[in-house]
Amino acid sequence: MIKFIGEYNAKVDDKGRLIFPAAFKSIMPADGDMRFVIRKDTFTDCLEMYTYAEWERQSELVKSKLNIAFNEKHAKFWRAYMNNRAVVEPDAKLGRISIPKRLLELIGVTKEVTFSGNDYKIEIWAKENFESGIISSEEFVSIANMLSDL
Amino acid sequence: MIKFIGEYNAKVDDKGRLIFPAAFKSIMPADGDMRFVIRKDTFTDCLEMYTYAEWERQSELVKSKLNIAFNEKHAKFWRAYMNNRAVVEPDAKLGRISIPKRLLELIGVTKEVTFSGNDYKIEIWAKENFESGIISSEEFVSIANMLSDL
DNA sequence: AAGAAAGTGTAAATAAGTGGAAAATTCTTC
DNA sequence: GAAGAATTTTCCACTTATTTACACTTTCTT
Repeated sequence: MIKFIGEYNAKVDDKGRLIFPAAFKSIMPADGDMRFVIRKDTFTDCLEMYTYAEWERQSELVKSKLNIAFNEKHAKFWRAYMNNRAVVEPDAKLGRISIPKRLLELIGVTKEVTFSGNDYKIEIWAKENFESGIISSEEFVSIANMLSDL
Repeated sequence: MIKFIGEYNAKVDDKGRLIFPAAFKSIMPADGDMRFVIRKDTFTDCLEMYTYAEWERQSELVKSKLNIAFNEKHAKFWRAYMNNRAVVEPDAKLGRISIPKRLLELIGVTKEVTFSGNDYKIEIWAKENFESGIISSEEFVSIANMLSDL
């Protein structure tokens, strides 16, 4: 499975597009499916970006646990799960992706974004929010200690 | 199978028609069946829109869980499930669909609607009601936790 | 049968999205 | 550090989608 590592910045062009970093593009199979699914993160002001294949894997798993037709809670959950999503694909020549304005606004993007490779997904941040979104080293250590009990 | 992802708005024209979003149209097979089945959602004030093929699959699934012949409650449910339906097809030139007034009134549409791709179906909302139909992130997380126990 | 209402089709104007060239920058390699 | 390659940015042209407007047909009502 593809794993994305590293951080890259990009500027938003006059039509709201941004260049998908070449480093990420190069680890995608050259002839394969270049579609990605993007979603607003549940907790924080960033977007999650999955390969289409990875999204299908996840969404089928979620769907298999739900009874959408008969259970009202499940139906609502599914709606929220599918909310604020978009499919994007880098264009052939330049590798630009066009993310709906609405989603960029949700994470406060104006001029620049940070793509942050996060294993099987990529996170997209407004550049100015990226650093502040990372937890402090104190908090990091405290959570690490908590985890060591497991 | 076709999967619809993303949210798009459209305005209702003077005769109650609305343009089916190009993004959804483009993922339909070019020469294939362009009929859709529309139905009032069971729980909330929105319409569900299925490809004709998906509707057949879906309704067979529901029917298989019911005992229509011998269970009165099931028979009533089935009748209600089949109620408030319509078949629509985008017109050739512009891709507009004409949804019966009755159905638009049921979901409170006046000027604008939101098409919301929901994987195997599309939901149609009165634009002003769309956001309020989405559950809070707290509720989302609580259901997610519940599901992960399964 | 005439008029009104609803539905269907066409056209043009506007808005939005897509594609490509080339300049500027960054990164590599020598 | 300089030359070349690759990537990223800016800018503009073009195509497509959406909106608005209006004409025509059919159906229903009176």
